[in-house]
Amino acid sequence: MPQLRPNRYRTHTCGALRAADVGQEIVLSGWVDANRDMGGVIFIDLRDRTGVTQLVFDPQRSGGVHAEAAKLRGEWVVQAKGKVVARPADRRNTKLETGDVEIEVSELEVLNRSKTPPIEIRDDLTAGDEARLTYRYLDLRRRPMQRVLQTRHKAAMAVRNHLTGEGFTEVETPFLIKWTPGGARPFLVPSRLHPGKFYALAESPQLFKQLLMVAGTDRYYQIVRCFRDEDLRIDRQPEFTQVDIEMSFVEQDDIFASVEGAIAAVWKEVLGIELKLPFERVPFDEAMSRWGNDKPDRRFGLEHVELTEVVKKHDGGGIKIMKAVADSGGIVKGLRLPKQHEMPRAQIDKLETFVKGMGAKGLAWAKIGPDGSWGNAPLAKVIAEGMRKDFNQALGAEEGDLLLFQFGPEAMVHTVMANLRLHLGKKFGLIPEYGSGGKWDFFWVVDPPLFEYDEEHKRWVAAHHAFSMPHRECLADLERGAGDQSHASPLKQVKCYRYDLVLNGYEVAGGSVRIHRREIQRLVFQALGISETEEQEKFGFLLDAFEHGAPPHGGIAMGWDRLVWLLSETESMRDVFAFPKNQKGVDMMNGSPAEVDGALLKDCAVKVDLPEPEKPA
RNA sequence: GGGCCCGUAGCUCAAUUGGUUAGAGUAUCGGACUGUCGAUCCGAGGGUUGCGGGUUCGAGUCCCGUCGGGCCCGCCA
Repeated sequence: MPQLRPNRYRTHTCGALRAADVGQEIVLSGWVDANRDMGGVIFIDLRDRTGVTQLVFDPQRSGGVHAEAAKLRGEWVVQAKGKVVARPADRRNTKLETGDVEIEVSELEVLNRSKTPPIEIRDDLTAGDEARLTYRYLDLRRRPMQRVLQTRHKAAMAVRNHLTGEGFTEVETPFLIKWTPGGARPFLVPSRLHPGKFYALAESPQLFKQLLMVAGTDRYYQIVRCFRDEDLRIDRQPEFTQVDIEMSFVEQDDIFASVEGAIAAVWKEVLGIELKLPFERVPFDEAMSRWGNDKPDRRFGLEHVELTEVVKKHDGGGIKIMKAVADSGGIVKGLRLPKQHEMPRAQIDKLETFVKGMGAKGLAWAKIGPDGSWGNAPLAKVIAEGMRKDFNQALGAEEGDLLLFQFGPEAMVHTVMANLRLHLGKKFGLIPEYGSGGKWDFFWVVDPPLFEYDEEHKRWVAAHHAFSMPHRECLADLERGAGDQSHASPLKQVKCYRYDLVLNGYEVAGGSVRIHRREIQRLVFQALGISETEEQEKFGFLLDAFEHGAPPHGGIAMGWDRLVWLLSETESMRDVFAFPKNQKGVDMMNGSPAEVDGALLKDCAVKVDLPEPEKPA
């Protein structure tokens, strides 16, 4: 912390004074952290965000202020004037940075009193989320929370400095924008000047940053708030921050280099850690195959094993449901839990409840006995010996291991198996519940498919958005597939220059090289079944802009809160927001969202039409 | 929309699995103590067990509903 400019309230912060300051007349202001009245001498710990300094009131020497000190209560705001004195050698407090000294107070002023706080202000957590969010200003008074705010600031400075050094310009873009279909659900803002019309709060500056490239800004970034009206998770807030980046005349590698540099700068600045660059790259298909996840946590094993081909080879191997799944385009996957991780039957049943909550029909398992037998597992009676042996071999099963299987539609199997793996990893302490465990596993997931099949509507849709550049060698497939909406369409194998940066199982950045040429864009729209009129309606101004000399460009957005969260190793991402909302999107401190004055609604020509409450049965 | 878990003193939790007057730590208040530092010691106050209904001789405990909180699936490019 830089030196304070001394003023009437304080000459130093509460974390500043050292043995070298002994003899100085100083003034401190802060909150009463603790009051230890020994019957004669009184000690007051005075706290601010930088630390704690002990004030001493000796009845002999302090006279009148001694009586004042006895009246002080926790969290009162106090100003103390006095002399820095050295503590006796055997009375130093090595736990405090200021523990070599204390203040002999000559003047004491109560700047403000405080009610007894509903949550205790101390470093270790004593209150739950509900109380912490309701009294956020008190929770934030705790030093670990102040430290996180400072970490966040430091990290932002590192990014700003790094990107500025690489020739980036920070440009602000509108929050009140026109709604465009697709993507996340936006928050709506009614327009008073245009009754019946609405702005949408920007879900991200996506379109604007591409327009900045057309404008020739070349290297843009922005630390920007984004808004999405979707259901929340531990790592999602309705308003959150991105470090948004877009660059012209670049390829994927150039974008990676800029992001890697920015993140390395953050880790160096905040943690003093030198990350190994460049980050590893993992093809999307490999990530899905080995971990069932496009953002795998690679800090531990328990990898998935693909068994679909084995099942096909044995024509179901006596298990009818597996055969049905393999024959109808579904997949079969297995996972081996080594024998040192004991799993009694009751816990396997709990696992089954867990996976059923994610859409699984059940949980097939087998405990390996001597000679690779499957003991009394339900499947043991029906599985053909040949397939059992092949399963064992594919999974590397040894006596005492537990095999877990999942089969069905690909998306479900991947979701279930990926979450099962994480669950087991945490349960058996292979990774911590939260925090890095000392491992910072950054890597890029690259080359995902541009399209995915929508089973419900029996057609191909954009896997993320329609503007990611297909690989050059996939253009032929794109052209051939543009008119083919069948399940087997060549669109399936069209890969694109999209990429996610993953850290310890969380996506911390994602972006793509964009399509800047009209004819390729048209092909993609054709494949998606979007007509030219529709296209004009939805994306008109962007496409118009692209016809006025759009340079090759691409970009990325870093999920800033998530990154700072992982960097801080706090339990919940809410901990890195000064004022977060709870899981229902409610600000528990101020009660938003809330009803508004009817006159305000009227001004905007908005009528509230609530659905009828359901009648009790 | 769905699954799982939780709700007891200001805060964090317990209550022998349905059995007497619901306890502890901490915080708060009062008292004692002249070198503490998570001070210590003594004492006090603090509860509609979220709310409503049901089962039972008896419910914090079991059942149903409801409200609130958390984690996940769906959703979120």
